[in-house]
Amino acid sequence: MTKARVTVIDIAKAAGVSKSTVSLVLQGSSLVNEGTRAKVNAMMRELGYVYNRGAANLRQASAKSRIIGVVVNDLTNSFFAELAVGVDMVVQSAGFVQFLSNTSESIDRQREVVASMREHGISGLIVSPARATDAADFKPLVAAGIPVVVVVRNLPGAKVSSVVSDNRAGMMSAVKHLSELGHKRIAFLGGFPDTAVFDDRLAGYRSGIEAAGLDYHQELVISSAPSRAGGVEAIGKAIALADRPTAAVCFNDAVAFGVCDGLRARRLEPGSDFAVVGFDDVIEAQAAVPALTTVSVDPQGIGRRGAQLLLKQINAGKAEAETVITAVRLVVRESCGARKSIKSKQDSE
Amino acid sequence: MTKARVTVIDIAKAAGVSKSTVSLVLQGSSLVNEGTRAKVNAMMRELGYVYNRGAANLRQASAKSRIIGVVVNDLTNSFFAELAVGVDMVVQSAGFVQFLSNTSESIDRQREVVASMREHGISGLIVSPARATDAADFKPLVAAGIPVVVVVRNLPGAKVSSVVSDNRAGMMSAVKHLSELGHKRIAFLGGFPDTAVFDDRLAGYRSGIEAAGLDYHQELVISSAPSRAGGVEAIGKAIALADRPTAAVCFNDAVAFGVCDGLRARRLEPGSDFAVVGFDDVIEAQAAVPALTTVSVDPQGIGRRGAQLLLKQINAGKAEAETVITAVRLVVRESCGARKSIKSKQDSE
DNA sequence: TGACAGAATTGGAACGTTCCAAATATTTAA
DNA sequence: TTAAATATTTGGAACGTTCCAATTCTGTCA
Repeated sequence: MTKARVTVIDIAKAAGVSKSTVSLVLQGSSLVNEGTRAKVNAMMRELGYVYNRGAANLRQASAKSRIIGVVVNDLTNSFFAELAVGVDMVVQSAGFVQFLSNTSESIDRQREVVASMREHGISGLIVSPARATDAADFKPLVAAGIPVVVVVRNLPGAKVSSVVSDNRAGMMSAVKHLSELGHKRIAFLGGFPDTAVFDDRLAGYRSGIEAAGLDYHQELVISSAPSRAGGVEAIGKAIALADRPTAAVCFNDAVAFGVCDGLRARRLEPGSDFAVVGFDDVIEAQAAVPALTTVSVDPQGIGRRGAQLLLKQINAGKAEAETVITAVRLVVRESCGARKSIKSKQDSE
Repeated sequence: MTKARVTVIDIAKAAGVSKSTVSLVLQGSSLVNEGTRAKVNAMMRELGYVYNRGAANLRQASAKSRIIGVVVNDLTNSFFAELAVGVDMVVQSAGFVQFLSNTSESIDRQREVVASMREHGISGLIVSPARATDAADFKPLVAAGIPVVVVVRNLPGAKVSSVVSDNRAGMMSAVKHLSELGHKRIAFLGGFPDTAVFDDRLAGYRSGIEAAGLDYHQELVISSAPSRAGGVEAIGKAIALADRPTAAVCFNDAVAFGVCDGLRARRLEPGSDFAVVGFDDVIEAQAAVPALTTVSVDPQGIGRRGAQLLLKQINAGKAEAETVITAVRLVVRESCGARKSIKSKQDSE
């Protein structure tokens, strides 16, 4: 009920020492005598003292705020939720706290939350940028000495560190797998061409096609929104082609699910009549029918790596822009037709 | 590159006014002349001024920090991710920022993050408490005048506000539905008996049984971990009963999935051979085979309601403990046997 | 012109910490 | 017993804001 909050001075008075000593105790300094330390700690507990980080940060450099900002573009997508969890794990165990915000792909929102985080004195920022984010948007941050790590989507041109998955290699292995199953006409479906991730995945597709000794056909690349609806749309166009494909690698799992929907609507069964491969390995991929063959990227791992990189830079004081590419791995399930639709028990947790 | 940060004093100097005036501009006071305001704003932009909330909070009450803490027990569960998004929506548009942390059901972790948030001067806290959280844990917070809203799981005994879904009504409607399909022996599977949510759902089950004119049998209530594995275990025990049930309502969707697994392992097909109903309507419920009949609770809605309630209390200055119960609705899909396993197109987004 | 009201501005004094230089206790060595 | 060395403690002076009381400007009115 007592309105006034307990400060370091109250503790000092109660313990019969000076505020400086209390401060020393707070920081775990070895200078202070064991007896006094105990007395002070006891008083803090008794009076219900709460450390005021705001006041402390006022004196110290902002790098000591121990707040790290996390900005994701779509938290409802379990991919990004996992990512946030990965970040939280390492950040928390390093004694930092996480400021998390969701931009829902809005650049304005993103600008707002980043500004707000800055006002709160974050020590570093991890961001999965909203679509069409300007590379220059993070300039002021790094100029102010606040390390920034971009994850999932990279920002070509921005001089910041990034952690992205190996989109090229992933797509290549997907194409390789399909070609080994005997497919000759393999489409690339979905995704918006104006993103760096799209470019990488398409490049991987191309390399895969070439590595398999197939020809690259422009008309087999059909872009669309990177969503379920986009997948439906893309497969529609693919089926309408004169020389229709027999298999497709998709921009991501959402597109792949849409492709399956679209196939069924045309009485084609994904897996047996047409091979489908996704990308990301979202949680639903395994439970879907048919279970989705997809390229597994470990979002939690990306989160952890990103956080580690950021902490390293915070501790180092200065931030070398560094790029980490995390490995991916093809998970073969049913939608590619490699396994007949057997209820795979071993795949569940 | 300039290390020193720009303060309100620098702006004042540059604009030829006093720091007080700059402060007034910052707060949008009507006292300041239009011309000076423009001049000051121009200078702020030019020098790249960043407001230092830490310093401001030092002077003002902690209620003005505009930080609200969000603590969830499992962010990898899309239910809670959605919840966080709901909170973020209203919190953000009210000009607050969200401190989000994940406890992974660890009470120690929860204590840590709450303490840390307090040190950072949060204006309020929204928490989905870890299992077995002590109701007294939030005492200090409310004593310090920091409003707390508990969501999803309520904390009987704690004098804090809460937003929970209507567990009783949801379970009742699930039981009613099964009894209308002709089931006489309906089991209640999964969940830990030491939680308030369990009590509510069980009470709803009981009421439903009685309302349907059936007898309540103790042995049909089988608790287990509220997970997929727990579901497998529970259905095993249920099947082993002398007079085995023909249907089950499950503590949550994870348990329901486990029940389906367990049924299949015994060559029983969920939906046709045994009716299964879940609770929560997680994102996977709709895509599963068979699609899960379940009680839909809107986590994002809970998040929004919780945030609104919290903001109301923050603005009011004083916090009346208040309880909000959000409506739920039975979503009939395939696992209850009401619809034969038709590929339901209309159910997808 | 002087007095007065209202509008606009302004110096401090907080807020709760950390950090520095300096002071005081306690040991050790001679 | 005293000087030197070491261990502990301690007053301020910051940090960047807000807020209060006081001041300086504008007009306006008699």
